[in-house]
Amino acid sequence: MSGNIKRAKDVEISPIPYVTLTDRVEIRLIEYLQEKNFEPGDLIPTEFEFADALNVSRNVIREALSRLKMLGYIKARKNRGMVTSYPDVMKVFGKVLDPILMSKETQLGLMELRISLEIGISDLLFNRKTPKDIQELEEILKQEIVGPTGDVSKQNNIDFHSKLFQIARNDYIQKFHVLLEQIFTCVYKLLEEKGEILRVSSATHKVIFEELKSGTADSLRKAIQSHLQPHMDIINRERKALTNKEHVD
Amino acid sequence: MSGNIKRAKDVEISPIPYVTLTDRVEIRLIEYLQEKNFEPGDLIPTEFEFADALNVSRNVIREALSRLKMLGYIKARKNRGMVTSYPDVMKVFGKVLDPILMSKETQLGLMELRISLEIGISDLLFNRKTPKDIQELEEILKQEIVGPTGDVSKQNNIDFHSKLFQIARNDYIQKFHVLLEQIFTCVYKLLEEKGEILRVSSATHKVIFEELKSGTADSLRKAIQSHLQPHMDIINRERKALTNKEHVD
DNA sequence: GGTTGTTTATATGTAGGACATATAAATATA
DNA sequence: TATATTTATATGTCCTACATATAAACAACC
Repeated sequence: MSGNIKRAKDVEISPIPYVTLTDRVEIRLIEYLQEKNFEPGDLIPTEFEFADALNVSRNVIREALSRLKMLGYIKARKNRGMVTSYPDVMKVFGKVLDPILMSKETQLGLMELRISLEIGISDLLFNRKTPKDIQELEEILKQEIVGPTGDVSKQNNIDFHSKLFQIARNDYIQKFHVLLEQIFTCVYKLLEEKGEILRVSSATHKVIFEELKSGTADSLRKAIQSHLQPHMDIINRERKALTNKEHVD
Repeated sequence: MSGNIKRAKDVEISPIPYVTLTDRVEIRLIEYLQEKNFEPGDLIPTEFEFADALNVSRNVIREALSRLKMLGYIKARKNRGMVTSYPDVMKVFGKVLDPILMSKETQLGLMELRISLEIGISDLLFNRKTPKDIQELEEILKQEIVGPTGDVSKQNNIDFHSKLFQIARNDYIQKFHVLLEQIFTCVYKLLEEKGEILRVSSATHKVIFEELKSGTADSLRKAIQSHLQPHMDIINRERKALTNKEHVD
């Protein structure tokens, strides 16, 4: 045998990524949009003009434009030309934040992000709450069916936390939460199937509600943080399990 | 004149969006990937097979697949077929989080998100910091050139906060910060050109550093929150200005 | 036996042609 | 002034063709 002789097979060198013409045209088109300082609604050249200017086939142009359409940078109006547009950032986030089609590692990383975000918005919540918010949150609380260990249903949970995020009065934060919430639902479904039982924090929804209503921004934050701690524990455990698994491989 | 008679022109009804075949095929392909429970690296049918199965032209299939390639759900290996893949979520985020190509409203909303996130990770920072982190952060602090009002350069700012986010030990939070940071840079560049001067908080980088080093998770959070308050003030002011402008229009 | 060279089928990447059709603009009509 | 007709336009969709990198199968060689 070759023993300790280093064979060609052993060379660890990452392959040169094959960059298609479409990839390059996509980049070039984004640059073009940036350079031209378009306002939303401005007409851009036609497919034929782009194809001509870049000296590529209309197919390639269309594939690149199709990508930009998906990102929302342009909108095509059938038979009338294309116009620039501000993309719907959260819509694109939604396309790629599919819990089923992401790695476990990504799921856990994003769950941690969501928890951090919820802790971080406590100041916003406190500053922007209205009497109507308090009233609506109390209504949601009344709908809750609390089990013997203080647990509530998935729907109760989603309702409560969604309302919390809504009080922050920031569409981006709110929509981001909806997307990240899906990941929780997906991951916890799997854990439940394995017989996992989530520890319930003593900082219940009711405690959070009371702090939001008549506590301080600080006490609210502590309540939220404490409420989410069991989730954080599970994420930390799962992350550790993942890392160990990697080392075994 | 027609006076107060309601004319057809005045009817406010949003047009029915034209959905292309490519749009529908894209949705169908994502469903397909979800249904089939593919592992990353699994071979999927060829373009011809998809075109045949869905009874559409290869062009349409290719445009839809091109979008999925951009999202990272599939990878095409030239002449060898396509395989499934876990998308690089943050790479896609980067494509759509271009500060130049987003509305002012989106910029402000995302800036607020970033601030909330930075406040929210203080627990992570405190729990995950290492002596090496403290040392490196101190090194960054030493590089800072502090002006008479306590202001530091953009680069000093980026270095410090990037290191902070790095201590959270979460790639997704960290990369997200890099993307959102760009928006700050872009917005502040515009404000500066208008002669705007940012109020500097008494909670300087040094204060944050000291709290991280020898304070508590709570005192650290307060320092970060206080440090970011001037930014929050500006965002609130700009948001209000935007809303007023809308009402005028 | 293991390496090297040859052949072949395969699937993506790219080009180019064709046509349907919705729309806007121009024109004509009532 | 409102409606009807015509025309040029640009996107959406389909089709054909071919270059070429790769894998697999096979042959040749030391």
